[in-house]
Amino acid sequence: MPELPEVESARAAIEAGALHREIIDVDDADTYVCRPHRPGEIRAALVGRSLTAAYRQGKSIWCETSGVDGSTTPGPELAVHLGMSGHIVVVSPAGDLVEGGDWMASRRRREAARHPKNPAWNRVSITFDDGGELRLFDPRRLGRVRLDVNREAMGPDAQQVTPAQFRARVARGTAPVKARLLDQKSIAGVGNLLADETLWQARISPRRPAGGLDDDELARLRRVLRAATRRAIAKGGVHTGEFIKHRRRDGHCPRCGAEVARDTIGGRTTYWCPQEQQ
DNA sequence: AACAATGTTCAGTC
DNA sequence: GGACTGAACATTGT
Repeated sequence: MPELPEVESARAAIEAGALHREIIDVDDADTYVCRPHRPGEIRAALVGRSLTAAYRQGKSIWCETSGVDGSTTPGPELAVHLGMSGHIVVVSPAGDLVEGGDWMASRRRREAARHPKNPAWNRVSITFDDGGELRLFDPRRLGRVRLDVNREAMGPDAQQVTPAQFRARVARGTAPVKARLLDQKSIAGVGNLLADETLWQARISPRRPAGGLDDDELARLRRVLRAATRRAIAKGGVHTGEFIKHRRRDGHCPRCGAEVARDTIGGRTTYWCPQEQQ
């Protein structure tokens, strides 16, 4: 999926192009993406309202909605998750497309001729009164759109987490530190690539038990995580990471040249430099 | 054809 | 009950 940086660009796209326009239709017919809602339920809840703000915590996006007909009582929140392959498409009234959260943007551009966008991959569409649209475009269909999601269990955003929170939530237990970073209940927003990039930059082995990190390593990990996240947002995605660009079978560490190691950690394919990451 | 994929969640096992 | 692991989910690309 899109990880925190891609999700932030999706949120920004919604904020820039989809707020304060009346919703006149919603296609919520995909019962898997819109689960547990019944077809028409999201539509009924949103028609006549507008989106008034777009927020993000970790990889989750939610929009506040207005009252109907000038009522000051707000409507339900519209929650969007991009899943493994989703991104946001905002269609302006003139028909221009603005996209956010597209982790394969560069690759798709390169292969656009061979892989045209399949309209069937527009899993949910919201139509505004000016003719514009907000869509969840998602080939692999693991994205989700639903109303009023409870965010209690989600950890603090990886960009906002304080040193005290980081220590309390990340530096505990015997699971590998990479698994802990991927756990959205511990901190929210880190995905498989950002985790590898961060651990490489911090020179910490993904296999280290999370609870075994010392104060020094913890401070380094948090600082590097926030910097890598900020950099990825600025550069257009986690795939721009220094280590990620070399992350593949038979790849080599861009710092020391050692062959990168590969294994499954925390349930995900993990690459690291066995020479430098202890 | 078999496997991996930038994610979440559920069913098991200690 | 908590912590942790692995499989399942839907679909595409290699």
